[in-house]
Amino acid sequence: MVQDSIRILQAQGHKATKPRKLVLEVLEETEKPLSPYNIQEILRARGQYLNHVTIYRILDLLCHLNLAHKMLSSGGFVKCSMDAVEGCHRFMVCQHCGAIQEFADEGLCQGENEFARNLGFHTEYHLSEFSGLCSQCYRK
Amino acid sequence: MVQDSIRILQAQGHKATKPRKLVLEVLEETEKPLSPYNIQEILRARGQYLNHVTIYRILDLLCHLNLAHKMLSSGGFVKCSMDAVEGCHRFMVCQHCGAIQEFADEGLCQGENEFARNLGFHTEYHLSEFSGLCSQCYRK
DNA sequence: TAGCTAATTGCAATATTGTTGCATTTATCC
DNA sequence: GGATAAATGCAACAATATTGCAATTAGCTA
Repeated sequence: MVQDSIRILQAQGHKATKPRKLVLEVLEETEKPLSPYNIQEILRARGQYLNHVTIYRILDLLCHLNLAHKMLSSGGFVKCSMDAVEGCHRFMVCQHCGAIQEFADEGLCQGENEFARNLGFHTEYHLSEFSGLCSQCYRK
Repeated sequence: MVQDSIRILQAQGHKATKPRKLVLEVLEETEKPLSPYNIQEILRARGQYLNHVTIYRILDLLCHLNLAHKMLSSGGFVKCSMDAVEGCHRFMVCQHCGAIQEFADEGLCQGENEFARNLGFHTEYHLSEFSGLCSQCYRK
């Protein structure tokens, strides 16, 4: 919910501005990775205007607060689901419909971190992206 | 080895040109993610000149042939090590020295793919990046 | 080894994406 | 409602990426 994000925003001393609400709404509704200019266009189509600089700054903030996430493969932004394992982000991206799905699994994370540790690597955070077909697109 | 990559290149019907050798050499020597313009600069410092368009195209080709890989976090390119598990790339990036290390583990891949499958996702390929400290930098 | 040809590169122009400093506006506190 | 710090918009610019076309080159053949 946009309201949840706004509340977190305010709890950290940030203002609940109209541009921030607009960006959060777009991210929430779309559920696909969006570039800053994508977001600008979507809003423009709705008769809303935000300067691209503003959008960049809002996305920076949201990522900092872990309310949004920058996808590695596409560079687009998505709204975070709230249940991620600390220091680990895992996404599935459907090549067909473009939908993304975030998921978290403590076991997978531990397995991977342990593997790295055995190679002498001290893991700070960890990103993982699957590309393929979601259940709906696979059936077709 | 650059020679190995060149051989693969030719086996697929591509020419072993001077620009391609130069880019491969830089990637091999540097062992850190490099942007196209990074590569251009390094070459320039050696008195070699390549147009940036050429470098973009060479990197495209190398990635297609799985001889190079575009890092997710930085967008920079690295030379692939040859032992990656099919459809799965896994890297460790040291936050301190910037070095990257590719590694492969059949077991990890299977675990992750199975996890995705249980969620109804049909995985085509899979990318994973660890960020942290390599063994040498961690000791300090 | 020279000549041929398709592949590759360089160039110029342009498009897209991202950043900075500063004036103006706005959310929040009183 | 007014004060004030935060946030936004604007303009200018920097960096990164793409396209079409002319010039060059690697690798083949004679």
